[in-house]
Amino acid sequence: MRNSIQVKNPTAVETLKRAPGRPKDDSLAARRQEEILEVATKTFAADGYQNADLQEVADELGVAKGTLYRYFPSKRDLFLACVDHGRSRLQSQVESSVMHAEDPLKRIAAAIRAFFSFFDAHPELVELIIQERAEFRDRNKHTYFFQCDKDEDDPWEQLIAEQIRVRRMRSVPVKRITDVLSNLVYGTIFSNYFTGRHESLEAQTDDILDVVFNGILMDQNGDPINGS
Amino acid sequence: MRNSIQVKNPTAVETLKRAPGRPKDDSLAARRQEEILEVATKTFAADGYQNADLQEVADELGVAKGTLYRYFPSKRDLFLACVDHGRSRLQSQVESSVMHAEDPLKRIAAAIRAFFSFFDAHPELVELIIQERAEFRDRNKHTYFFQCDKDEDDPWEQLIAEQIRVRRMRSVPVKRITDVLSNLVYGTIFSNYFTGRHESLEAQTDDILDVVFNGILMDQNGDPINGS
Amino acid sequence: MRNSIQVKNPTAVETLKRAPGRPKDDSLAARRQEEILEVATKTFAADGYQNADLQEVADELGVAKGTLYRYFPSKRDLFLACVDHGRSRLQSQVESSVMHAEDPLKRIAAAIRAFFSFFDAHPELVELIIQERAEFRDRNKHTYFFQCDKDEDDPWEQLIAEQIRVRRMRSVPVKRITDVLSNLVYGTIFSNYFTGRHESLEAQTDDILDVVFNGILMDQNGDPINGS
Amino acid sequence: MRNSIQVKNPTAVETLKRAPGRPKDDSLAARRQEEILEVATKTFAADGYQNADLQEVADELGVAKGTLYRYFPSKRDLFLACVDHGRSRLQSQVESSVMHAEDPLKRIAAAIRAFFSFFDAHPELVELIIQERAEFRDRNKHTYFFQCDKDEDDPWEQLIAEQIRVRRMRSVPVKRITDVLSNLVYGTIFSNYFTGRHESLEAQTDDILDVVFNGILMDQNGDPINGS
DNA sequence: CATGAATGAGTATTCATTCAT
DNA sequence: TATGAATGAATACTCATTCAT
Repeated sequence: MRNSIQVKNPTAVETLKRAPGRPKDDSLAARRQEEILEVATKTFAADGYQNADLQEVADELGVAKGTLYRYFPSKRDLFLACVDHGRSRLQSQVESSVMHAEDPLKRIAAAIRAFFSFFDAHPELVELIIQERAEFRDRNKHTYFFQCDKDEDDPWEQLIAEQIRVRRMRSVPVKRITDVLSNLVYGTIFSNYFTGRHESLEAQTDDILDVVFNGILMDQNGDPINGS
Repeated sequence: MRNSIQVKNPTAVETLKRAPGRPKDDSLAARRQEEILEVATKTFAADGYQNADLQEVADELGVAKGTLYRYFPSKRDLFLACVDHGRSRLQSQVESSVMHAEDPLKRIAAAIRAFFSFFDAHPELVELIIQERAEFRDRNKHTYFFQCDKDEDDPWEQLIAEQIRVRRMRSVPVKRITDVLSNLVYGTIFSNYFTGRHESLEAQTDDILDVVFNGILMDQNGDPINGS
Repeated sequence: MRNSIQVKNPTAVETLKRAPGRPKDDSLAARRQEEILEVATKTFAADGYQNADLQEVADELGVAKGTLYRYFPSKRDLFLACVDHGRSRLQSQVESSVMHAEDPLKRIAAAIRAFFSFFDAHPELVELIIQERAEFRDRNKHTYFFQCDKDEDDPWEQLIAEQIRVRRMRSVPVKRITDVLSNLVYGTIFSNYFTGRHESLEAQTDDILDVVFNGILMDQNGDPINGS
Repeated sequence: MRNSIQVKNPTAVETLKRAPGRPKDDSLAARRQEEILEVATKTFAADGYQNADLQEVADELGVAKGTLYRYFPSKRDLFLACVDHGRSRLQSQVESSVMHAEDPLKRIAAAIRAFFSFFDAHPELVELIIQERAEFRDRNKHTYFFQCDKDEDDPWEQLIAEQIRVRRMRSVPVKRITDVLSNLVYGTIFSNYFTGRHESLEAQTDDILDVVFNGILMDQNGDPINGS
């Protein structure tokens, strides 16, 4: 724990009454940490968690292996920091993209598009997520999309409930919709990687939305479809 | 080559003029192989590929580690045999379930249901598939569902094309439909496991089909929905 | 020990009053043993003692690995039997070649020639001898040439002593001559193999004899040559 | 590459503006490497290549096994480094001993004596050479004595050719002489070890030279001796 | 702080040998 | 007697982690 470095941005006040002697250059430490995460992410994605050699990371960074341990107390911690780092970048990218859309349906579209766009730009994160699940099964599970941990005030659920109320969406249990959307987005990303395709994910946004919004059956169809 | 086991059951007649020495007991070999796959699958799913120790498998089976190597030349081979074994069982279960349905839409429903049902019964296979991707990225990629390698004569695509022709489905590119279905099914399975939920997958079949068949928007909606 | 097979040729008398039941086919056993030695020699020479796999020997022979253990109680024993087998064949070949020469100097020449000729025909034996020394340093040492264990009645020493007596050879300590001859012959064989040359050894016989018999200095030279 | 140790001794000036962190102690590394070679040579000679356990070497040195791998990337490499190390020490000892002799015949004598003297002092090297041949048959073959790779400018051949020209040596093909000398020296060394004798080799120098220089036959003998 | 030398637990794989059939 | 299935001891090598400098 002694080894973990706190990222602390000195506020204006702190800057004024600085301690005597050479001040801790926290921003340097923060920059280092960021650099390490970046290189480690690449390495973990390329080699997998178990096969990744921290020496490789150190070499690429031009530092000694011991240095890594000053910033992250263990390989495991470094790896998990990489995943979390990627995850939070993803989250903020999605969130910011949603802001620009007013129309609720367009918000959904924007979110999916942003999601795909992020993974197009950062395919390593898919690898990290797979590796995370493969090695650390028991880590507290994350949902990445259309699902928040606290069920009640999930903004996506609220958005969809509202659309149903205004009769823009069919009266379907809200959870069913968020689940399908979330699973479909995930499935698309993983399928894309599992099958080795490297097409743009973003390009598939419209296709997905077309199906989910409109269904695949003709409108007049009133038969009960499902049921074995 | 020395490790490959020949399957040859001596008939009664052959038994009469047997060769000198202990005869090969091929059924024993086949049984052993099956037993090993079963236990190894459990172990790999529980510990992950890298952490799994073949000694554990041997101990559980009550045999020596060397014995495993008589049947599978390496840890890697044993693992991949486990995955392939699971995969083929999945495939045959899905295929047989589809046979019982006449109506095309019900065939789709049956397939999805069988798929989910299999993973409900054999959650280890999800683990193995993840492990396979995590450790052996470069293995020839498998599609498990709604996608065959040869595009032309894919029966699922034919089935859907036919439904469009008879105006039971909207005129949407066939590939778009199979992709969405496939990705949705996958995503559901993985999400279920990634998030640690252990609800029945099979129970979600109807929900998924409701959304995919009917869409989530009200019918009268003619607005262009998507587009950033 | 129970496993070692005695080679026993039934004499005429034994043949007459044979035991009841199927007689032991000792010649079969002897033949097997010979076959095994032959194949094992090749394998040991090709792979080295440690790397040689008895399975390889068994496969080549078309028998099971366990069968080898009926003829030789261990890998070590099998190997040493191979060396001894080769050694005795060498010895008898040399001995028989010497018989044909009358003149003492020609006997020496014949022996060397036979020695070289044998190793030309059976280079594996060089390998075995090296392997024997490498793995079983402590085995009772063998001399192969121009040196018998019992110093007194060594026929080669007697032959040379006689040549000195009749003033055909210079008056040099007999041991010096046998040592030089023996070491030279050995050195030639090993050098040939250590340097990877595969020229005929036999062809070098005359060159060697020329030097040893006549020396390399001009006759008139009376200077003391050696001494540091 | 990570394991290779750079030999760089910081000069006094460089020491003043030293880089941050623990400086590389190159002389330590060189010393370690030398120590390892020394102990490993003893171990390999005592146990043979295959039976030698690097743990034994590490224990003797009081270091961990992993440390050995910092200096030599594999058991094989360590072994071959031992052989090469011994070989080069031999070579330089022979070369320096030759320098002190003026007379060509005395140069030959000095070389042989130095050769023998070295192996008297370092019998392990004989073992290593045998082990090298037994385990790494295909390594580029070395000649140790009286034979250089490039035939033309071999100084020994030149020396002998000169002696023939000045009629100090008989007119015999030069190669015949170098071969006989080389093989005799080798054979003496190996015989000595193969037969388990541990007499001084050096003491045999004069005997050998007497035979090779003067031959064993009486001078007046003009008969053709050899021929089958 | 940074370094890099040292550590040593951990593990897949081989193959001589045994023995029930 | 021959077989071949089973055994399990033996071992080189890796790399996360520590810590003296």
